[in-house]
Amino acid sequence: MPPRKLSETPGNVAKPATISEVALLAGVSVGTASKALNGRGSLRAETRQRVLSAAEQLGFQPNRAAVTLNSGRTYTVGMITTDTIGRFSIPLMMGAEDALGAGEMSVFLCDARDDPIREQYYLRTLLSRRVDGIIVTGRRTQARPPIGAALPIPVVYAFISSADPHDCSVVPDEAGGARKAVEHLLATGRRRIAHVTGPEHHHSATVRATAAVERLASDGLDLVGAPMFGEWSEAWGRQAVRMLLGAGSPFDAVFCGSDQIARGVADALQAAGRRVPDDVALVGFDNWDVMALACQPPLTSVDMELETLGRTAADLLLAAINGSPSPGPHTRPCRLVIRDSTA
Amino acid sequence: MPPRKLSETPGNVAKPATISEVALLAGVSVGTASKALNGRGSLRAETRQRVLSAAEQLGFQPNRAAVTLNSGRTYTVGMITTDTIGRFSIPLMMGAEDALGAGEMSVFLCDARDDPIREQYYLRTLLSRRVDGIIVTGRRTQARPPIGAALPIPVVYAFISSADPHDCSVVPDEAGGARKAVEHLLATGRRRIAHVTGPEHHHSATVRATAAVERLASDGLDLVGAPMFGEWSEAWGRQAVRMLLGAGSPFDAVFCGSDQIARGVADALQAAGRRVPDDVALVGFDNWDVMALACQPPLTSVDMELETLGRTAADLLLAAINGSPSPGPHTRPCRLVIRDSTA
DNA sequence: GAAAACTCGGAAACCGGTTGCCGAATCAAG
DNA sequence: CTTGATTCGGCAACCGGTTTCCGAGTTTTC
Repeated sequence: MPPRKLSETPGNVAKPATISEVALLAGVSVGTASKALNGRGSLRAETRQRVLSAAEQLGFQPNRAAVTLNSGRTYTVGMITTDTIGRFSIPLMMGAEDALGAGEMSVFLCDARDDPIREQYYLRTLLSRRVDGIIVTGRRTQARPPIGAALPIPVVYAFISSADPHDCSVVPDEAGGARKAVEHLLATGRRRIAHVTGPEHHHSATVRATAAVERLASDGLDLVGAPMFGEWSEAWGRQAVRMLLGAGSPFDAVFCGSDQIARGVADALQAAGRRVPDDVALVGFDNWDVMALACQPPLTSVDMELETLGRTAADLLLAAINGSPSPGPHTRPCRLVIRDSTA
Repeated sequence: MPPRKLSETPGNVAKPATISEVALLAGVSVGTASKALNGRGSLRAETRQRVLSAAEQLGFQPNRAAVTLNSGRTYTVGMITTDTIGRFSIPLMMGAEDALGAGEMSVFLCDARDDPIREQYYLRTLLSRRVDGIIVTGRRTQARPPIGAALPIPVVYAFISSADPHDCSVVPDEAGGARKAVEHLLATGRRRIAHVTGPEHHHSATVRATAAVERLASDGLDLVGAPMFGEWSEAWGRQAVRMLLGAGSPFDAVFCGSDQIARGVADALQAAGRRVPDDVALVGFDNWDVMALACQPPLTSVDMELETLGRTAADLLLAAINGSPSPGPHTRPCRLVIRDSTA
């Protein structure tokens, strides 16, 4: 049988080298090889070098399971999205993954899809795998029951928060974001501001609406009508504009609870012959590029800085793993991104 | 010192129980406990039960690192997205994660962000962690260089494909999808079809354009003008419509390379007083709900069934891990989702 | 009643590393 | 040349499981 070139071999090839093979090649004992590779013990420089070359030559990578077994550390964290991975989870996950990767940690991805059974299944799996910590994320900022009690490892909630105030949660300051939006509209001279947002039972919708109302009140102003609760869709944005126009109260700005709603509002305003921003200024929420940039005109929007949020959560988790937990809620500011819809 | 309730204890609590603690509690040896828990060996039913109760009582979960160490299996796979996690990667990942989770496998998430250095870093990490296999995904369907040569574990490429035809790749049949779109337009009586799509250097754009042209040719028809290559944006869709109208050639349908383009086309047509679908029928590509459903009217679109693709990739990977590899490219059909824009 | 067959559970090796401890070899000092 | 200090590297225990092998105790058989 002719020898096969490695690159031709299909399927499984070359079992990874073990440290004993390295030791054998270097002519030392396993223990010595370990010391050489980790810079421990006291070895002659020549010996150390011999081991390192042998490891290099064999492409040695330590078996993490073995390392884990006697260090107790897995250098692994679990990331559970309680609801389906989506637009909000992604930047969070990316931020977290980035910060963790820099700390040489790997990330287990768990998509619980709004299913408590799946959630507990993943939790058990992660504990069995002895992850060093867990990040819990979700689509909503609303507080949720803790994922488990008395867990042996630290847990950080990102975006979503835990109902237990002792748990470490990192959340965006949505109320602050709403205030920034209103202040910006006020600063550009608008006084008759309407608010169109998502369903009233949705935490974000009420928080933002309340903050907007209060901020206006502190300047002695009122919203045009009550906050208009509906759904997080363009269709609702369009419908809301028809209702606003039908009501007859004049308005010179609309603060929307999401960019999708804002886009619907923009389209409906244009269809009704109102110019944005000349007749009506428009502010969205989420700063979702696909919506905010494609909108005509491009949309001023509140950015929750989700990637930063994820990074912060990861940093707090790393700190907790290293023995410096930061229990309790942590709020991070939102950023207002100004574009043509309020220019 | 008063006893602290578990739920009050901050930070690390209750170290996970080991099998020797279970054995101690059950009054058997460690080996016997292992057999009882795994249904191996021959034990009296009463003994087995005693061990199981002890394990239950202690909340015993086997340390996966230890299991890995002597089985060689980690029940873990790595998922590398070569470019940033985005709209295409998510359904892929979800499908894969779903199929793998059902097989009791956990998923390491690696976001290489279009950076070959990061990619190789993740590859080394995954190999060091002795994952059982790797799924490589990306944002583009274009073939890419294999992520590594002669790897000791199976690799499956999903959506993206490997330039090495021996590698296992699972890709959508974009050409078939384009043909379905054209056939649908023909079936609804359209004969003067234009094609607006992404940049010419983009693999998907050319594949879809070519397939559309050929399908028309087989009925003795031509596109209205040449395929219009631009970018994957609404703005380009709008611009393309202005160009089409300016050119003066009549057209009764536009097949678009993406839903975003289609939405731009829809808006521009409406602005120009052309009705969709009465004057011009419209078909998109991707079936991205946010675009396809928010479009006015809702958009007929080609769905690449990414979640199924991910699931298929995971199934093929599992099969390969279990010794039944399926080398080579695997094409999966697209599905045409018909909505009002062609009704 | 003794030998053979069978049940059941324990001892120990092993997976692949890490680390504390100890002894051999080398070297300097007296 | 002897003694003491120092350098270097091997031995073996250990992490937490799994699995093989084997033997003690019980039951069956003649």
